Amino acid sequence: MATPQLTKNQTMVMDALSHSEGPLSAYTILDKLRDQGFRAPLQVYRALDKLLEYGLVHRLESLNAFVACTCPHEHEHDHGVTAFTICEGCGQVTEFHDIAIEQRLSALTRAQNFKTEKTTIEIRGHCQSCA
Amino acid sequence: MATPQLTKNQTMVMDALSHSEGPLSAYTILDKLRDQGFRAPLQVYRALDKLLEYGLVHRLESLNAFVACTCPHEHEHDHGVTAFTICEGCGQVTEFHDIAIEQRLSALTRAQNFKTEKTTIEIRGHCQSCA
DNA sequence: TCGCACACGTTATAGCATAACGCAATTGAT
DNA sequence: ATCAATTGCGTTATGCTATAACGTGTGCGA
Repeated sequence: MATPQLTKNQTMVMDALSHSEGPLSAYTILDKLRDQGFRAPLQVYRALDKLLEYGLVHRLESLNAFVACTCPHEHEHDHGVTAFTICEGCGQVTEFHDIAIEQRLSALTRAQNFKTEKTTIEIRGHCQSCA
Repeated sequence: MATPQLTKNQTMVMDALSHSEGPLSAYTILDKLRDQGFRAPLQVYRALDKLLEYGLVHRLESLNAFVACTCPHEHEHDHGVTAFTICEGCGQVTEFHDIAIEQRLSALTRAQNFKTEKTTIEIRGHCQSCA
């Protein structure tokens, strides 16, 4: 899917995530954007929904939080499964992709005739610095 | 970890999950157990915390819900990563384990010197019947 | 110009999870 | 036996996450 021009709200949410060191919850984003006119959670959630749809943002299910995608171009072609390591110490999130895992999961789901729509892989632990 | 004798509350929560067709949210469990004396969310969450610790229950991060483990004995030795397929149609959840994925993830995290504590793999989609 | 799609704004509400307090039962070392 | 520590329990209150429902405005093609 081609990424359309972002609206004003979408741009502000995207910028907040891009400039953040780590993942942000929707309400944290809201707080960051209050100065710029945001008043209600839905303004954030609606923007996030679109950014997720465009593949510019990922949702971290185990944190109820969101991060900017580190390689949005690759997603224009919607390649593959995205996985994350999440450090419990410093909060750092690293996105990665692995074709072997993707193929293995694909084989396993095909074996049970399961039609995959979205795959979540999140690894919680401690990064090198925080070990 | 050896599983200790469950307390009364833990047993009731475990039974609710075991007898359920699919995953249950904490508040759904609470509602099911009101007749048996449950009054507050914490009663459920505290029981769930222990059941998770004992490996008798899994948390589905993408649903904010819980399921009984389908193979609790294997977990007594704390083998491996648990993965799930989750059908958006009928709600059916299938737990599975795959050593190849586990090894691949292990290699990838070791490469970034990341110390894994918990791995979440959840595949949303449609099962054979609901495709 | 009419109708439609879409983004937006607001209020209210629903759903998920934990903080903080105190009490009761158990255990186990002295 | 007794005291201290641990663990589970019950309750109230609160906080965080997410969506429902309604209406407004704008752009654009039939």
